Amino acid sequence: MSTGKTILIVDDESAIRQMIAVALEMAGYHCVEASNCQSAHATIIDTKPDMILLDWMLPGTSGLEFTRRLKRDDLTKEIPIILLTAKVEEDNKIQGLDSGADDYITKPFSPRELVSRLKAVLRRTTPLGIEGKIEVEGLVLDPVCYRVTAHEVPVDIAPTEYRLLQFFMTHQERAYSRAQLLDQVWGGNVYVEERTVDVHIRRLRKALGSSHEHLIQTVRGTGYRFSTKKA
Amino acid sequence: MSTGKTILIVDDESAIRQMIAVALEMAGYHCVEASNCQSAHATIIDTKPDMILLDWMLPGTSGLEFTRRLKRDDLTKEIPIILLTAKVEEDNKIQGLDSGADDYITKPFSPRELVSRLKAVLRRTTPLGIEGKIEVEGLVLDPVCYRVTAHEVPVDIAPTEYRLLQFFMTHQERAYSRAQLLDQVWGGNVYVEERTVDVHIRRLRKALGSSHEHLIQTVRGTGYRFSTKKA
DNA sequence: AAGTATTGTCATCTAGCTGTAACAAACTTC
DNA sequence: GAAGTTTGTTACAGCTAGATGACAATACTT
Repeated sequence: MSTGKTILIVDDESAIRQMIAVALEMAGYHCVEASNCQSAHATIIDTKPDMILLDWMLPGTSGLEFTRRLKRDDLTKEIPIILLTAKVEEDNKIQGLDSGADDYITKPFSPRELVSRLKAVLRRTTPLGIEGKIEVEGLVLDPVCYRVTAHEVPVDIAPTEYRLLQFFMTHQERAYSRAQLLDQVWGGNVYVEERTVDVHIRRLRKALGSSHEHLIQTVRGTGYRFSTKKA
Repeated sequence: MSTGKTILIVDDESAIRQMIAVALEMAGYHCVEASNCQSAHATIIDTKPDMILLDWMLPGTSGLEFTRRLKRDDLTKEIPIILLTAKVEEDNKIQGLDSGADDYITKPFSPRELVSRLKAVLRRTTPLGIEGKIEVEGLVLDPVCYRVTAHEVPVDIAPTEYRLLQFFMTHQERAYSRAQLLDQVWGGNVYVEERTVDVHIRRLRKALGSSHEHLIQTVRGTGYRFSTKKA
């Protein structure tokens, strides 16, 4: 089984890293390791892990300090962090959560507990559909049941078109270039032709049908826009 | 007599756990025990108890803290919690209920009182399908006699498919990923291939037959959904 | 203890989604 | 209005995700 998620383990004792890595890999996670904050930071930039397990006591920069730094940087602030701490004092727990960590686990811990905590945090931080419904002129996008309806009638829509529409509906009245759409909807590091966007715009319009296709507007020389005002 | 309900007792004194367990088992409940929050959390993920009896004073994480954490996580927030506290101060009671606990009992308490409080909380908190029948388009799931009928005709269904259907019928109109279904239906810490979900979806659809299989919908790229609206 | 039902996994098959290219149409510019 | 851009539209080949059937291992019955 594979979850497709990458977990970064930061601990100076390689034995502990190993132990954790084995447990996580059994649960289907992919692991990368680092023994100090510098290499951890490099790894984070490189591999963009979905979660960081961070030892509280590290040589050099402390885990607390490192957490703060990660939560300050836009590029890394979204990555959930679980602190691993040997200390039991309340102070540390509170400090740890204050610094922006998403959870903490007190050593010693069992592999199963680690995995279940980790799952819980991932569930909390990577919700399937975050917000509630969005509605525009009878067109409803419901991220919770992952569905689009036009005047109550379900719209048959493919995943990419769904994501495109979701992006548009959450960013209305604003023109986006093809490159921007590719970044936002397809994700940064994929190489796709810019003209591919046109095709998906076409498919989206077709799916919306005559009742709503006017919402997807062409901005000549620039890109596309979602707008309720007529072009 | 058996109620089929599982109660988790969390207390660091094994004598108290025993005492409570005996009382509850006499009343037909099944008990599991834990002496600290870590093992409690693991047990919760594993066995999905119907109720948690939680000692306020625990070594390590406090009951208050633990309650908050459980109520923050989607997977566990539905489980009712009764706090057991030796303290009589109003402050704690209020804090305890604030944190999300459903009731509290002050030590010392009599077994009778415990059981009746517990029943009361269960009655309050389980109208969500666990008790009564659920009916959708002639498809009836009756949790009491553990049976599914389609237009009065009994449906031959295996345990896993039953649980899957029960989960779907109590969580309609919402898309779930395979991982979420595994967590919710199979229970945590069970290492099963995600594809296995597909197979059970298949079996469930087959069992429901052409009259109702349309209720189980595939959400491509995401997972599955139970919905009365047509795809 | 034999027989039956259930469950998880795998290999294979299928349907549907995606990206690209190629051409048509619309718009700009000179 | 002709040439040059930009966008719309369609077709299609490759690919991915889901469906399906078979099977071995396990759990349950009788």
